[in-house]
Amino acid sequence: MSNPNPAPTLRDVAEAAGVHTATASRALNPKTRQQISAETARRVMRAAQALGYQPNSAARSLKTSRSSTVGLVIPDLTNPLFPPIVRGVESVLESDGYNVWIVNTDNDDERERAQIESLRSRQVEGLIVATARLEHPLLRRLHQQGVTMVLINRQVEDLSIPAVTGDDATGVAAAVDHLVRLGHTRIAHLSGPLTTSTGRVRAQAFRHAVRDHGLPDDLVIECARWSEEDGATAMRELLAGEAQFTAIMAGNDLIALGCYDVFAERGISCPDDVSVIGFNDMPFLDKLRPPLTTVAVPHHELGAEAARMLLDCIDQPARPARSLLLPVTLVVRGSTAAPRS
Amino acid sequence: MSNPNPAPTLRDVAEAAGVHTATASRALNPKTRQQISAETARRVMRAAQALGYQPNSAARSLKTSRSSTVGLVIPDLTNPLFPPIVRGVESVLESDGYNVWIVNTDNDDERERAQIESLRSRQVEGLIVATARLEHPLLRRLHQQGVTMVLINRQVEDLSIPAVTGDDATGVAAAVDHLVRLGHTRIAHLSGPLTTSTGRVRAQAFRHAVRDHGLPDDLVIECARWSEEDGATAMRELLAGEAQFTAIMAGNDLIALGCYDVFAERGISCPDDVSVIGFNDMPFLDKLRPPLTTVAVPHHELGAEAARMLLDCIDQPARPARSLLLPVTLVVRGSTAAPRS
DNA sequence: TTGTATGCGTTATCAG
DNA sequence: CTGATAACGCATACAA
Repeated sequence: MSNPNPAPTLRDVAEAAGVHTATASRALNPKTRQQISAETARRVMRAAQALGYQPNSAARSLKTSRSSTVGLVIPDLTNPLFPPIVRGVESVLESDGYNVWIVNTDNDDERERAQIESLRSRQVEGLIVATARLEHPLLRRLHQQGVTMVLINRQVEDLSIPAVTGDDATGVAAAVDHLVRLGHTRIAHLSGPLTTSTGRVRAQAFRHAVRDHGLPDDLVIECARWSEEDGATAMRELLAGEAQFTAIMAGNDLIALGCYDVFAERGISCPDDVSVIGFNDMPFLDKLRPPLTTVAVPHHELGAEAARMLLDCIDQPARPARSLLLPVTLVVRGSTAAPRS
Repeated sequence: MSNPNPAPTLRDVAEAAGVHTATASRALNPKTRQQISAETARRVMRAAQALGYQPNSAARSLKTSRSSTVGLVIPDLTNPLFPPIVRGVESVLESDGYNVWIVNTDNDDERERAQIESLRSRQVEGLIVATARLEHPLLRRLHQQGVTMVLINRQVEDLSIPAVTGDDATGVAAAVDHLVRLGHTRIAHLSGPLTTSTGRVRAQAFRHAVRDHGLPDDLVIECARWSEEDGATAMRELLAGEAQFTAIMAGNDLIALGCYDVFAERGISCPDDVSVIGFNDMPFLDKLRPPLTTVAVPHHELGAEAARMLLDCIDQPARPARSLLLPVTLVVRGSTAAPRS
């Protein structure tokens, strides 16, 4: 901020209270306040109040080599899936005295590197990372360097880094069951990028689920990104192919919305001609035309659990990595129905 | 982060390169690099690279009393209106060497106070604030204390603080014109909270616009918050009243969605029975049933302009406050049609 | 209970 | 061009 009146320092407070800086420091810190007389403490605190004193956290963090800050690395804040995660993380960490620094990588490797570097230079005490890919040299390197870190929503290949995710496999199985029960026998999957754990796990779960029902598992198309646009592209590709199908399991809600776009474009009616299921249950899906059947992931909970796990990791650095899987639930709406024929 | 191998300091780099810390510092800082020989600079930079040196920004900021950080204060990140603003802000500030610290106030005064306090203790060089209310003692006090600050989306009462907002009045006028041209003569307004400038400006613009068309301006109900739930409450209240109406100008898209909820509840058909217009053009409105007619606000631009304005304010602290109004555009979709009768 | 002294890692100001 | 030195604001070990 600017400085017509430069910010008061601890020294100003101490002078105003007629004590030494060390005493003032102790008076202002709840953990050391007991060491000094109640009377002095009161005087110091009053002086601090009067001057509008704000401790300089750079100085504090330099001295204590603690920042009371953790970094939260998000691929794209405009994807409605992430804000609830942010809130969940904040709800736990802030009540524990931490501040959360959110950075947006825009799904760009170089930005991610720069942002994480910036967080590290600010001595964050840990990282919650939502940008993991199965192969992720940067995260692997940081982890080896001993950076305290918890993954959220997505994992790396070998589960060597602690992570909190939704139980995608069960969610996909429930979705496929629902379609099969409606009578569908030709189900396609428009998967997310198979470079991400969510993409791969959901695609594998899809194959297993349809096979378990004795159905063909070859109708899988991979989207390059988790976006409406790429969902539409995949949908067009599916339509261009020979294969018949009456239902689509989309890798996530955005991909499902891409399907909606193509339906509108081609005059396909959902759910009359084709049923669709999304994944995540992002906001406002109940108001779509038709309302989208999807798998609800408890994103706020995911964030809160990741934050708790990070706190544990900070407290016990030697703690072995674990993966926490949170239950998901199928939400049936209007985009699924029995096949026409 | 944890420290199996404590982070290398400038001193480590200097030793590895066989120079003094001061020299190493100059070599690593692009602005002072010219002061030293190319050969030495190269040696230092190589050493830094090899050690994985990250400057400790707490130490730097303590010494320089600059943080290269600005704070961004958001009322609620899960409102889809804000992520694009965040991106716009980041796009400008990050290319200018600043980092952006986003905080969420949850529309809670106490949280806002605590969050801003925390930002200040981190010596942020300026604030971009999206939580303004017309009466806002906290912001007013900060401004008087000389805190560099730009408001976004909303203003305070007397425009004494620089601000970037959408041209709400023109947007509302265009929306009302559209309804009148369709033949509506009884138009209601479900306004946002009149404690916010957006709520009040839109409500005033609504009254002016309908009066300009010779229509009654008394059908205005205020929502307590900018939410779907409060929109629904206001809609029920409107229906419970005596007044006839065939169209609704909602204070924003969320309030309009609340109307949709009540329509579903009461079997009212939109746009056959009632037309609705929202405000903001948040994502996915085109996929609602029916697609929502709304006023598009260029949120990314708003963020970018606010960031530019903040940079100007940081450079020239004496600069008088100005308000920048960005143009908005009516987006006609399926929620508006000619009245039935 | 309070005061004194020191150093966190960096950069700015001097000398050389 | 480079090195020595001091200081940013705070917290803490130690002394009183």
